[in-house]
Amino acid sequence: MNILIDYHSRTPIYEQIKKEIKLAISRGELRADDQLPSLRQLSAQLSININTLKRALSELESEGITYSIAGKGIFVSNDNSARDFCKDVFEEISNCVKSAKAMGAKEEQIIELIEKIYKGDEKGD
Amino acid sequence: MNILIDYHSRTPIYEQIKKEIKLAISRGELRADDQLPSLRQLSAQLSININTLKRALSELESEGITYSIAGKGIFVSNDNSARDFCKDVFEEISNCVKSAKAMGAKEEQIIELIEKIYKGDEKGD
DNA sequence: ATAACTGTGCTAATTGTAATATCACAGTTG
DNA sequence: CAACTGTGATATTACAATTAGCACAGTTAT
Repeated sequence: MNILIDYHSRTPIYEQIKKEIKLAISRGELRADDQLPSLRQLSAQLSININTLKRALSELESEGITYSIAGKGIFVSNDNSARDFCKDVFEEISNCVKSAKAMGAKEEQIIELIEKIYKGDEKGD
Repeated sequence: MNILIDYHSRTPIYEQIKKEIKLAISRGELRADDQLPSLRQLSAQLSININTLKRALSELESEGITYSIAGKGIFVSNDNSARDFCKDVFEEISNCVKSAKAMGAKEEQIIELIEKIYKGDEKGD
């Protein structure tokens, strides 16, 4: 579990955690039924309060991405292969591109930007 | 001035206002030295406190997008033709696309999304 | 000069939410 | 039983967004 948190970011920590875990699953670092580090363990490791972690994991659970068993731990759901993690991101991209269009951005500019990201070894955050 | 505010949005009202004004300038609805409606007028029209509006306009001013004259009003700067309004949006798109890439999205999917937005008559927000 | 506008500056109160700090409880495992 | 797990509730702190209200100064027309 390699979770990077920007403590000075505008986006809440629990949102960052949710995203990082989704990314880990997408990358295959976390697979079905894999057990996550315990909340207290993560809390110590990341210096984040257990309540904040709990919130993130609870929301992931209500999204069906993880499941938890009291006394045992938190695990990755096994129906994530069919899951579309990109849905939200695509929605966000869509909104941004619409704004860019309204601001006069040319389609080629945006395409070029995307090609650069996919061709280049640009670090993903 | 056709400003749409989502009062239940997570993004602050003053941010939405800034964006709407930038859009209006981009679209050519607001041109150099055009006078904006007065703060009190906007406040009444949008049911938004004058302080919130003031914050938005002050930030736009420090970005050089507008200028204000005490007693007269707030006006659109005249160096906006050379301005790159898309900069922030491009930054945002870049981050989103990087996330999408990390989540396994294919380049073609994103390109296709963009083409659809530019070809279609999709409404921009 | 006065009235009616304009933007500006300030303080205060309210609200919502993120984050932390504790504590207690219940299930699991050795 | 001991040591771990997640869960739940409460209280508190901190910060940011928003609103309210007031006072002040510049502009403009009458």
